[in-house]
Amino acid sequence: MGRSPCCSKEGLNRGAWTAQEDNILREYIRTHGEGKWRDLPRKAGLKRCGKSCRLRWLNYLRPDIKRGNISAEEEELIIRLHKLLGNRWSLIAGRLPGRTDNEIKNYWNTNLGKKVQTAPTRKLSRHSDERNSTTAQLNVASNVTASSPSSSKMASHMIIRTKAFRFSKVHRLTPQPNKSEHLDTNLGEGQPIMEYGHHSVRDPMEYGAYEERPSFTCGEDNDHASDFLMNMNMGDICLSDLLDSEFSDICNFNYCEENGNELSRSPSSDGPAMLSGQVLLQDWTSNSCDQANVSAPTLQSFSSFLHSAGEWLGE
DNA sequence: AAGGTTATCAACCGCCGGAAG
DNA sequence: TCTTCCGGCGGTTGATAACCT
Repeated sequence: MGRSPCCSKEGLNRGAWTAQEDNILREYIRTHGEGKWRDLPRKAGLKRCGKSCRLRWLNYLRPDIKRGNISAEEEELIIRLHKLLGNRWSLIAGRLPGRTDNEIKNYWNTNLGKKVQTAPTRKLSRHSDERNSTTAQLNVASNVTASSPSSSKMASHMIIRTKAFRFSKVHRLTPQPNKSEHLDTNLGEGQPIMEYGHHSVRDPMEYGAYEERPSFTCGEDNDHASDFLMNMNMGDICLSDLLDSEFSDICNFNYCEENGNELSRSPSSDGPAMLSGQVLLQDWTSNSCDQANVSAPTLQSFSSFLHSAGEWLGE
């Protein structure tokens, strides 16, 4: 048998929280800490479901929460992140210090989604002067399934999903002796193979298939390459498409230094060009984003990355 | 001023992966 | 090994505020 149920919903309060309930919850968490949501209502004397308590705490009572007044910078980040990640509100929120997924989701639904749809060629920043209407195709990504045979821009053959995938497992790979070996040789036996872009991969709908592709080199250190994209959760935009695209033609940025170590080589060197972007993606996605420790420079570099990522998308 | 419409957002719902038992 | 539950997520709803006619 499993555990006992979290709570019976009978006799529980529903709807808006009162100030008194907020105080009780806040005080309880202050003394006992977060977690154990199932037992929390009973122990704290709240007539609420544990799930409701968790939601209330995470979205409104946490001390580091910022509310309202989303800045233009934050707005731009949200737009760019949404373009890359789709409706992965928790991931997006994780990159906006003090913001919650619920707030960002609401903000998107009430403001940005409309803006983006009604202004398909809207310039997102001072960097976006040369963006073209491809942006519009991506901006409505979350509810459309699109696949175009056109290939000059990667955005044109991106798979856009209606339903988000979750992908939380970390796959570590043993570095392959031959870096340039064709991907087929790394696929598991019995896996369906399909041509996808210029690589053969397992069903591209399985992000895991992509995660396990060990073909990316990383200067002297293949371990970094094999770790890429942990927890990426790329959903609405199929990352495998993103990375299978003509990235090397579009992207021309370097992200070589972190903690004094070279993590990647520039696209012009003899290794695969997409690595630098992947390492960076890994960096900011697998990082658990300690909200309190996100500095302005972090946001800046992240914003800068998003700009580059936007360029991949053919903006 | 009154009634209708639209916008906002807090809270709920249902699903999923992983852990507990 | 199987069943059940927890924690977390994204989607949706509903109350109410703001705006319009």
